[in-house]
Amino acid sequence: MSALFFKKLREKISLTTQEEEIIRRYIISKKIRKKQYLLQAGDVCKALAFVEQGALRAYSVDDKGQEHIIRFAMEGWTISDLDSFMTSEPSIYNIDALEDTEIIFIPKSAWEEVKKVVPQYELFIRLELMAAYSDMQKRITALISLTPEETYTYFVSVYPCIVQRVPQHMIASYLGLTPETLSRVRKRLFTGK
Amino acid sequence: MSALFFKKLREKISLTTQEEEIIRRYIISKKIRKKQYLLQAGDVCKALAFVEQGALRAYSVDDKGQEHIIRFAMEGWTISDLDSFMTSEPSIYNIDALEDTEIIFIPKSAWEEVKKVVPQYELFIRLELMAAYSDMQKRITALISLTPEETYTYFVSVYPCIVQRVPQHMIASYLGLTPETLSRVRKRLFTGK
DNA sequence: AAAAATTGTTGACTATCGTCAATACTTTTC
DNA sequence: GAAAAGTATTGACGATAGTCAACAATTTTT
Repeated sequence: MSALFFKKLREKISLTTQEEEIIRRYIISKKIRKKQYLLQAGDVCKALAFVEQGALRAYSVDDKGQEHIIRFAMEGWTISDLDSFMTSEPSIYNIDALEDTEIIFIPKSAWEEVKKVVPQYELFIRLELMAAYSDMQKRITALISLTPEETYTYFVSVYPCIVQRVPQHMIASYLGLTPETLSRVRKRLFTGK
Repeated sequence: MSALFFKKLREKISLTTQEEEIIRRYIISKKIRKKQYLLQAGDVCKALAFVEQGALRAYSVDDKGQEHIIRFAMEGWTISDLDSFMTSEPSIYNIDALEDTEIIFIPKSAWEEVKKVVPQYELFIRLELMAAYSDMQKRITALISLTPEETYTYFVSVYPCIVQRVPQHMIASYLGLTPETLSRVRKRLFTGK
């Protein structure tokens, strides 16, 4: 149910069995079927969703109705719209499931309670955020400085698991390329130019 | 000296005068002349630098010696390489001053001491991180979904202060464009295509 | 099992961005 | 104050990514 979440918690902060039990009380688990929304543009994001099992994507839709994938999230990752989460303004992003998925979260409304008992929870979130921030910075570096070939090669080397589980045109979207261009990039990479 | 830093602190968390005094003891202030490095590729990043006055940029250098600007930081912003900061591995980024600059920081080694007295300091960092994360997510959205015209227009609307203080070719680098292309983009925007 | 939707590839063509080079102008440095 | 460095613009040209369209293969739906 929430084994992976606690594994990750224990990796980053030390927890007594008692503290763990208390956290367990506040946890909410949710199953999301493939193609169902976890968050829709217009909703307010009220939690940081930890992926216990499955895969999700966050994306925006532009004027022309085109989808642009901002982020994937697989087992052990966290996904949400922090902007909406912080401001309680409606989100401009959609999050939906790419596979049948199970997520875990502690509702924002329970954070204060949890932190009262486990002050380290704040540290945990900060550490997760720092790691996510670093990853995103690397992605920006790739986007502004690499060729499509290099960007894709980098992506494959860092996220081989995603390449295997997600349709190619979604990876193209994530990399800021058209599906056709990514198809040609791959051809060039595999046939050796 | 550190007025802006405390103003920002007080905006996000409540502080007694006593707590403020204690934090003041751990603060280090540093002046960096224009063109001087705050961090060089190869160094380990040991602090989150808060910009009290001035302007900095973080950038990477690719195989061809080309610079790519990852991030600007003006008054009230924080800049660092979180990857290196967390792992204590040598950084791959450079940070240098675009103007004579004054920064404030609490060395990583003093964090535990500070948090002992002001537990809220952890919350402060988390809030700053969330905001920075949101901004970066918007930037990625722009990079993968907008045309150069739109990306630049967005940049000008969000960071008018940067446009006025930073050379145009650096903004081009930040947006993933060549200086020539940005020059033409601007021409098209102002002369109406 | 058939129909529909999704996915990935390829070709022809076009629009756009990067490269190289020349120039003008401004700011910094000595 | 002269020389050097840094900055922005423009033109010509070539490379490359996007667009539109057709098609095959696979998966999902009914």
